[in-house]
Amino acid sequence: MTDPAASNTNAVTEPDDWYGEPQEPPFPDPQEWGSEPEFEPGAEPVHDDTAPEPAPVTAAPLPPLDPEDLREAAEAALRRLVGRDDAELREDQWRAIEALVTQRRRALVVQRTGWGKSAVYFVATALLRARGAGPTVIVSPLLALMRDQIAAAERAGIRAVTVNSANTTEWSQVYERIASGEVDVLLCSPERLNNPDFRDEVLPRLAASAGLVVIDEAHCISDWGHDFRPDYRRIRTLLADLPAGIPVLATTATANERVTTDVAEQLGAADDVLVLRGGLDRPSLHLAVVPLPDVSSRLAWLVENLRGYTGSGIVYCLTVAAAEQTATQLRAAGYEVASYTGQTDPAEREQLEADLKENRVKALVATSALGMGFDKPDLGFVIHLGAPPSPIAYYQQVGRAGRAVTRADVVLLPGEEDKAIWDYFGSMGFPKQADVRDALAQLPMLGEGTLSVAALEPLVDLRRNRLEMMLKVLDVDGAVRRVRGGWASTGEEWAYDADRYQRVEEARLAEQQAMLAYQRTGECRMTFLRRCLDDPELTTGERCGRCDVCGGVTPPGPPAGEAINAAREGLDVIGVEIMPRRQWPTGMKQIGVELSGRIAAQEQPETGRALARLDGLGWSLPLRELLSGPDGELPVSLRAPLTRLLEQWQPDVDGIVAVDSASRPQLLRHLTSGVAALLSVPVIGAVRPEAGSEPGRHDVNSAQRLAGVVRRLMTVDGLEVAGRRVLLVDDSVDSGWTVTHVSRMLRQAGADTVLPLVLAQR
DNA sequence: CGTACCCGATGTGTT
Repeated sequence: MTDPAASNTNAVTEPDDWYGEPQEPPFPDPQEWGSEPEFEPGAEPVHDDTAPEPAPVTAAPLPPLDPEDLREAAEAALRRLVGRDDAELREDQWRAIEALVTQRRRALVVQRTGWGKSAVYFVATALLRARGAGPTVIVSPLLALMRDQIAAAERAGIRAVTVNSANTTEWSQVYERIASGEVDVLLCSPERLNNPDFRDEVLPRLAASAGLVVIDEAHCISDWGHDFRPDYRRIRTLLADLPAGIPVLATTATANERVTTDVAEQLGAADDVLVLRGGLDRPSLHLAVVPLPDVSSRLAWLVENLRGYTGSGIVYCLTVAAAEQTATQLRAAGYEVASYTGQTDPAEREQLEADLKENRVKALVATSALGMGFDKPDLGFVIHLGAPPSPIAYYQQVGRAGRAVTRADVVLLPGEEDKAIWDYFGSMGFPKQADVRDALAQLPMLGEGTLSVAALEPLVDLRRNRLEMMLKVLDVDGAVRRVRGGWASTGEEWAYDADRYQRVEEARLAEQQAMLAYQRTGECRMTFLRRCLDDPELTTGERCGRCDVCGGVTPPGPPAGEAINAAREGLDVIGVEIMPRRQWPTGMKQIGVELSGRIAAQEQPETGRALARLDGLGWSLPLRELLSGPDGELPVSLRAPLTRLLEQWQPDVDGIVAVDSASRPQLLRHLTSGVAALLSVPVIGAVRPEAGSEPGRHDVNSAQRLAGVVRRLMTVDGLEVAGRRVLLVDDSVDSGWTVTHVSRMLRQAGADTVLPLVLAQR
């Protein structure tokens, strides 16, 4: 038996090396592997290159194996895979492969990135395929990961394919190749498992013949499976329906007990899952926490200190707006940085990742969008402006640093608004029982028709994304079913799983508390994190000797007052353009409003202005306070920026119309008269909601919002707007339908132009 | 105030 320590030193530790350009084709055709003597213990090697492709088989027993011979074969496969003669399997890699290939077991491998998790399933695939097993099915969370895996497999001579939304034109060809047995690996998303065609026509055959099923990045089951991507909970059914004896491997880099429990639940047979976990210490990481009083101080700190950190790194923010504004500020201070969020288009994301890898930028300022699949071995630092909601999320992000360098700095600058943001995200989680009942009532029964999401949307009080999420949750629960052309109800009684929701919620809150405790801890920070992650190699009383608590690093303290002022000025950006809506929502007729198609140009407002967005770093904070507090006059602090906005903008108007507010009449009156004075134009009047009408909801979709607006604001009668250029004043815009609808009425009443002005854009 | 995949409806531009 090889000494594990020795095998570790020999083992290649970074993915780039695993799949680095091979000198010669490292992976022969699987037929060839199958003919290697190791696979036929005691028998003469049968070498027959002309043998036909092994047809996919059901989970029939494969020929028996001698463990020693199998190990030889595995090592050989690894060497071909990595293209190096000296590569050796780590002990745990071998244990996992053996468990999969000979014992046909279910295994969970929790090991850091670069450890060689994919080598486990590629080598296992090679061995299984060589013995006539069907293809390996890999469930992967990201299209980008699938692309990378296919490229890696290709370099290694493994025939990997995918079926996803990015390659629709290739599907039929891919299906044919699977059927003819010439595919070694099929990659797909968990959502694909429920695509009607795939589920009904491809999956059953595939499941029956699969040689191995892999759940890559299995922590997604826990991270996303409960709400965001409920299809992750479908893996359980997939696995339960597999014929006995098909091995299953789940892999991830970060998992604590909660995650392993969730994964084990999906894997089934919880007792029998082989769990192989590596330690989490990363001797290069120097952890520190720097508490600072406000956004300006944190930005100033970053501006002052970023250049002091070696190499290139990542600055994580909690929101898209924060990432964008931080990047803007850093650029203004002379740094080469760019923002990277879920809103960044995929091609640009790819480019930015390359820029960071090549150190062409000092940092990417990112949301959690920069994560899985990104690997830069020499990432020099990770700085957080705002803490992620759990130690596991934090460790995942900081763990991207210092993989192949001796030192990397990790600094957390917590924000006072962090918890509010965590809670907001948390609150998005589960559908409300009443919303679910409403949606179910609208759906036709299975077999009696379908309703597309677009058609259902106007009929229910949910935004598009929430509606889609809810339908997917219900689908996994069995209450609705995705069919070709949309959705239908199964008629099955749907039970609100309050227990599960509560368990998840409690775990979420507990992890929030742990993240707050990390910030105050007097314990070694690495030890604290490792304990939160249930690190098997952690010994009691361990101290890393590198973090700020251990005294191994002293992070820079509060920035100079001048720098803080500069940052504050940088954040003092006012004026957001409000672009007019061009088109009415679809489906308005179904809810009794005769508006459809394009909005006539002569009824649209001009491009308007908001003082600021509500989700940013600068003015959004006082605006948020204003709009969530009691009614009152416009605070003094907001009058100066409003004055400046009007000076900059100089709207060409000769009268003001206010949208009267039921909830903030005083604010609206004060704001309107103030603006009138500043512009020296008269107040024409106000558009009033009908007496007794409900205030508008903010949590429903576009169609519902417009319907609500139309029902409430019935008339502009009595307003002398004919031939006038009107400034339309409201406290905030969200969907934009109020402004759009009132503008239409004003224009129909003869107004020449309508320019919206609001305090906040939500 | 974030994270993704997928698919159908509608819009835009090209053949």
